[in-house]
Amino acid sequence: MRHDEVIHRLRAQGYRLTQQRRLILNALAAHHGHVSARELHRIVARQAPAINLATVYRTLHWLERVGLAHAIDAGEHQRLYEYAATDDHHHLICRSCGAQQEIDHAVFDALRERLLERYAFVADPRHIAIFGWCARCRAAYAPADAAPSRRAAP
Amino acid sequence: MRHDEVIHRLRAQGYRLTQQRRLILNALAAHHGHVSARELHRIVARQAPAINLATVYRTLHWLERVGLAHAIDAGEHQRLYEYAATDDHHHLICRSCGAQQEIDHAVFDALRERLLERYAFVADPRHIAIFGWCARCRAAYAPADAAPSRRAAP
DNA sequence: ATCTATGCAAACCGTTTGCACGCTT
DNA sequence: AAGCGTGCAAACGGTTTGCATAGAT
Repeated sequence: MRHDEVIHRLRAQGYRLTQQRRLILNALAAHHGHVSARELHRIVARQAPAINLATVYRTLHWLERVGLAHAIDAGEHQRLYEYAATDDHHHLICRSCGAQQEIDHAVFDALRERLLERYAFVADPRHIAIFGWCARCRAAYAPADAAPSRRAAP
Repeated sequence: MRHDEVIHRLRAQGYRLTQQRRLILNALAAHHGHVSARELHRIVARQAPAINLATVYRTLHWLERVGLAHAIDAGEHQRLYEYAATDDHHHLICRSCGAQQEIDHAVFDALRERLLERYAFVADPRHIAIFGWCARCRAAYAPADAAPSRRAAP
C-alpha cells in the first residue's frame, strides 16, 4: 500500500504508529467515498473489537491535521471523512431517490474562472454536494426536462 | 410586512398563529442571512424571555414544512436557517479570514447547463458555500493569483 | 525510560420528544 | 369547547475531554 511511506515520514516527525491508527487509516483508504466516524468504527471493530470510538475520532482529527484525510465540506447533517489521496471530486445528489453520483472536479473549472473574474475570489471547492434530480427520477415524474417547481404551495 | 398575508393563508389551512411563531418568523425575516436556532432564540428572547428553545426548533421545522424557511444545504457543522423569501444565492467563504460574500445564483447557470448535458442531472443548488481565498487575503499572502497549494506537506 | 496514544466514562452541545397545561380558534 | 402549540425537563446522538494506563519509540 502507498501509505506506508507516508507513515514513515510521519514517524520521522515524531508521531507514533499504533495498530489502531494503522487499521483506521487502512479502513478509510479502502472505503471508496465518505465514511462517518461511527461507520469507520464499526468497520475496524470487526478486526479489533476493543478499539474505542473516541480513538476513531481522535485519529480522524490527526489524519486531517497531517493531511491524510479530508472532512467533507458540503452535505448533510453529519460530518464525513474521506481518504485524502482521493482526487478532488464532487457529488450530485438526487432529492427524490437519494442517489449519489460522483462528478469530476473539472466541471467546476468554468465556475472557478468566473468567480475569479467577477469576485476576485480563488475558489477551492473540495467536495461539494449539489442537490437536484437525477435522470431516472426526472423521467419518472414528468416528460419535460424542467425541474419540479420548488416554491409551489401544497 | 409581507408575511401577514402568508400567515393568513396558513391560518386558513388550520395552522394557529401564536405570539411565538409571529416573533420567530419576524426575527428570521429581519435577519439577513443565516441564523442558527440558538441565535434566533437569543433574539426573540429579548422580546419574550419565556420563549423556549424547543419552540424555536419546532417552529423552524414548521416554517420549513410550510415553505417559509430553508435549511442551509452546504456549509459548516451547524444547521442554519434563512427566510424563504430570500432569493437563491450562494456564498464565497475565505479560508483565511473567514469573510463571506454573497454571490448571485446566476453564476451557477453555466454549471447547471453543463451538469444537465453531461450527467442528465437537473441541478437545484439552493445555498452552496464555496470555500477559497478572497482578494484581500490573496494579496496579503502572495503576489501571484494562484491559490496556495493545498496538499503541501508542512 | 519516556512520553504519546488509548480505553473508559463522564461531560458537552445541539436537537428531539413526552407530558401536562395554556391559548388560539 | 376543542385541540393545537408551548414550556419544561428529560432523553438522545454525535463528539469531545480528563484521567490513569498500555504501548511505541
